[in-house]
Amino acid sequence: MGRSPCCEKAHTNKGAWTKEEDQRLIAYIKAHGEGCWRSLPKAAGLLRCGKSCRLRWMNYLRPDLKRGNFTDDDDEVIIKLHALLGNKWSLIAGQLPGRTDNEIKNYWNTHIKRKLLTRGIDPQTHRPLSAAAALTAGLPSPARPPTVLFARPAPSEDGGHSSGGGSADHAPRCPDLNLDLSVGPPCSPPKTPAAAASTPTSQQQQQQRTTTICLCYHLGVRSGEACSCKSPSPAAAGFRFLRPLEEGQYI
DNA sequence: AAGGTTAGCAACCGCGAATTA
DNA sequence: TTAATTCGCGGTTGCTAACCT
Repeated sequence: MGRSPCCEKAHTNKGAWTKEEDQRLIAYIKAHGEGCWRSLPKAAGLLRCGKSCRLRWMNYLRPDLKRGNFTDDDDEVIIKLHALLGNKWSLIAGQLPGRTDNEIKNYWNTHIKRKLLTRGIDPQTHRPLSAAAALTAGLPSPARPPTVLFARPAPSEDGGHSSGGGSADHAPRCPDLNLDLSVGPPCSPPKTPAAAASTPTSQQQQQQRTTTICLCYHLGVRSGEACSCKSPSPAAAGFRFLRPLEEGQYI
């Protein structure tokens, strides 16, 4: 099936947004709310394509965005989530209120990658760099043998993204790792259509009521992605259930 | 001071997923 | 059921300010 272009490229502006364009977009969304990005530019009097408007709003104009530097705690959360999820920037951003996926992606590429490399850790696999790799990267060998922080199967090892990686039959590479990444109170329950459509059985409801949720399910990870859960039902056996955080508890 | 290089960030592009008709 | 449409994501590019020589 073909794809129509997202917009009439001949009649759209490109490049940096002007203040006037920003104001128009903000005013329109304040008046009408988000959504229907395709028709928004015309309705708002903008010579931009809908994708561009959405991106500008999501990454720059949203009032709830937190501008400014990342803290060391933010860094560690990002590293942990990246170890678990890989390059799922939108999922990672979902755990950092006020941060956008684009911002985190940029921050990862410009800061955290380097930070991990200086620790002697491969930013993609979260495993120690070999001495040779460290040398070719132009980095000094670590003073002490690097510790594996958050190991995820390397793509070359499992043939790509996750098919069962992290399941019970894979012994943990770092047994001391306590990755409690449960989603805290600020986040709402799963809202993906698939999740919403899967009406839980009474047994499932009871299981969810009692104590446990699957982080990956909660984050909206579909089966076959980062989550090792193979079952179509989030409450079915095989999920890694994590205890929800206490009130006020934070990752 | 001028030119070159690097780092950081905003924005674009292409694709797949989800939704709609 | 299927094709068309829209949305959202991740990778990449390009601009610019800061830094270096």
